[in-house]
Amino acid sequence: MSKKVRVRFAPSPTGGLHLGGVRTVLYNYLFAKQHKGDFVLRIEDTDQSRYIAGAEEYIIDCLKWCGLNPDEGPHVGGDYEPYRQSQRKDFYKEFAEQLVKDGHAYYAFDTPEEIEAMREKQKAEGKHTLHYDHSTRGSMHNSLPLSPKETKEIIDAGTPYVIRIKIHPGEIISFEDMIRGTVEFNTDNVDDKVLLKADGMPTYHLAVVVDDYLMKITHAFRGEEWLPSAPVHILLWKYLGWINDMPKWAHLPLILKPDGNGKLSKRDGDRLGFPVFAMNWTDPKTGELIKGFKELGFLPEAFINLLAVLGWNDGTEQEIYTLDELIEKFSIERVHHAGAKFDYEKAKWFNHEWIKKLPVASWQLTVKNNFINRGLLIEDDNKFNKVLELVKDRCTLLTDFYEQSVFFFVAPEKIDVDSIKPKWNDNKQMFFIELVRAFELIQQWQHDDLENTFKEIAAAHQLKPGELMLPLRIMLVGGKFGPGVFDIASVIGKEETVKRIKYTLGLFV
RNA sequence: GCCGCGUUGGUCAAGAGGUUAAGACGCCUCCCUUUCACGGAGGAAUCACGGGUUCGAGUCCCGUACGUGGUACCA
Repeated sequence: MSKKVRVRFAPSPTGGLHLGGVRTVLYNYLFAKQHKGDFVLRIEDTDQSRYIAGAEEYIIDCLKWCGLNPDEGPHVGGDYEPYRQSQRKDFYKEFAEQLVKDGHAYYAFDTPEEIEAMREKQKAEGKHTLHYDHSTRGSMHNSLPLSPKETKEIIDAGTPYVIRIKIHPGEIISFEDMIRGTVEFNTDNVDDKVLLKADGMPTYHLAVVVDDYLMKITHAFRGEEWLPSAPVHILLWKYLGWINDMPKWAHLPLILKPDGNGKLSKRDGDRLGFPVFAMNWTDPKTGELIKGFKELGFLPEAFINLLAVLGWNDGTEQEIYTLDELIEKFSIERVHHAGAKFDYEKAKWFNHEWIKKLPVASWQLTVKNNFINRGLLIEDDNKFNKVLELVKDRCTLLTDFYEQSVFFFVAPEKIDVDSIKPKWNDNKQMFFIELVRAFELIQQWQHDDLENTFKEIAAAHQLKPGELMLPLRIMLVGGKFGPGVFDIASVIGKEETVKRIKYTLGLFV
């Protein structure tokens, strides 16, 4: 009987939830759900200097919007509380002390200045590694050469200290990554990482191991930027005596900038005009607002979909997936090894596909609120839905609906008369005057009747409907866009149609 | 610098020794459409380089180049 699958997303609440972060959540979530396991949210807030108010709530809101809700977490509780590392301080200290006792870690009393001096010295000697490691720890200020009694005296005297892991050189640490296969590291290149900071808080390295163990995590998926510190974590699992319970690892490829090179950052979004965060994030310190996919008009279904296939595919030609399909088909082994450049054009294509795929009712409210925010109140839901249905083919973002359909509710402010003037003549003028008269008499204000009336009068004036259609369109919508003219006329109604034609006609005299 | 990871069209990518090297986005052309889209049909465009192994290599091995990540009392 294998253990129940348990995965975790462990963000540091420092503000904003990045695309890559959401993808990590998604892969965790898909894997957990596929295996009928648990998805836990753990807040890695061990760096007090980076505390950002509201960041934790923001992350939870983002997950909620995406529909990737954790089974356990600080907001919902669970069997392994607490889920904030700042509240689990005592656990870490206990295990760090244990490691010291077992000879796998030691106290270090060096000040930052002393460490900096050591690095400078190494640099001056032309050494390549600027590490606190087996080659340098002998000359540093730590408990290694001291007796337990001496050490205790220093600590009791109030000397600030950290606890460092003691890495033995010359060992090969290897492990199986679910995506990359066997990965090897030589401990010659790994330094004596700090496990417990001077303020008593653990570093990520200690905390992640302790919590993954205590929370019975079976599979740990994280960004590729963690790969180099994997040997430290593995050693910790070993030294703590838990190696048989170590989760299986998977290091996810990074999401890169679309142009140039490097990891995608929030700055790139500003620079290139696309969102990087899931939802709007306002930095409480600077007041700076970073735009989110949600507010820019993305559907969560599309956001999830595009993230899922950025670095993963099921080997078929399918590209559009519902969350349930993803849960069924996702496989961590098929995740690409290389980083992927983010392509905003394709992201928008996904959104467009989802707008067309989903029933209007599922996003109608979002668009409605969007209209309200722009000062357009919607009273007639029936008409509103009809309009959305009519224009959805030409909207890639939810925010596009406004421009594509305001004219259904308010007469256009500007009429593009320049597009009709050059070919305007008295005959056309006469045609429209008569059209207005005929429209006013129509009993059944319906698409087909309007079109027939239009064509009959055109024929009577020996005009081709084609040369009349564009002027009519411009009179109704203001420009050269929008759905079929008679669809528009039938929705806005007789009174409004007649009014708009008359208005434009008035511009010619 | 050192260590790790990676490298198929502009982008996302399929491909697990023998294929005309899929597909999608974007771009271009045409059709449909009496606007713009949607839809449909085409098109241009790719295995980083050099050595091996093999009858045969995008696929396996080794180098090189390039990219990327790490190298903190940040995660």
